[in-house]
Amino acid sequence: MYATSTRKAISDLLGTERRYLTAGEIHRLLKSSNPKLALSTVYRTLELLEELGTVSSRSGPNGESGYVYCTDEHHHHAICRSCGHVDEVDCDAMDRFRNALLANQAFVLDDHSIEFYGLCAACR
Amino acid sequence: MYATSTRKAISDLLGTERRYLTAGEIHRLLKSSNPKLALSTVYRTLELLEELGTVSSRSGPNGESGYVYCTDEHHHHAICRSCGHVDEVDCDAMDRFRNALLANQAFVLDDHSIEFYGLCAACR
DNA sequence: CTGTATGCAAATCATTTGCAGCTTA
DNA sequence: TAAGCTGCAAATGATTTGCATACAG
Repeated sequence: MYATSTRKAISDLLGTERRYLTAGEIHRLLKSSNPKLALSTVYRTLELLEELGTVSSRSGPNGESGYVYCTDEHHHHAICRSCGHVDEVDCDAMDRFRNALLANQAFVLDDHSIEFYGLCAACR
Repeated sequence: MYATSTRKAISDLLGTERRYLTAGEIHRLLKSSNPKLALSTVYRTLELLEELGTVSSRSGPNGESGYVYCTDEHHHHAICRSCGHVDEVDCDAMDRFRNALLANQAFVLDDHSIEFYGLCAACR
């Protein structure tokens, strides 16, 4: 695994932006500094970063996937509707929810994924 | 808007299955009874049902979208990891969660989407 | 009849892959 | 140098669209 300048650039961009970017957006944003950058390299790098646990992805409604910088631990994302900023949210509150769900409808909860939409502190 | 037999068949299938199906799966499942059914018709019908509020969709990790029968009200889905059965879950517990989130990190929550993975009563 | 829905085939669009040349350690 | 990247171009696979025909009301 080589720490090439291309990989650094993609990794740095995601670390700075902290919001969901598509492969195409990343490609566009980096083209000025690296005109030869291939879209396929962006995809391959994103796949790698996801395996390394520094990026998580979600597939959007328009058929495009979004990629965001994140930690490797289990957490949820709180996404600002205005600027797209992604906060990580821990899941202390889920235990109570899990118990209620089991009591109410006998559904054993062993995993969950959540996305919140709203306004972050900066955009309020 | 015509209530054609094709539309009834797709609608009935989703109402019976109550789990996420892809357009391709629906097409395959209905081909025996309607050999001429076109995949494009399945897509067009799913789009229509989604507008009518009787179907909701989510885009999966493999680039395929899944479609499931559901009500028009705001709710969450609890998906059985074993059989794929989709239960609807109300969101009473979200208010507490919303307040905790605001207190902890000044994030104003005004929408959310959740998916739970686990085992439903039948599969336990 | 008249407007709508459907099948078929071709077009799109995101993502993936093969391969030869280039780069990193 | 040797293994691992990258760019380029072509392949893939899901979804969409144009259009002529078939069907519902």
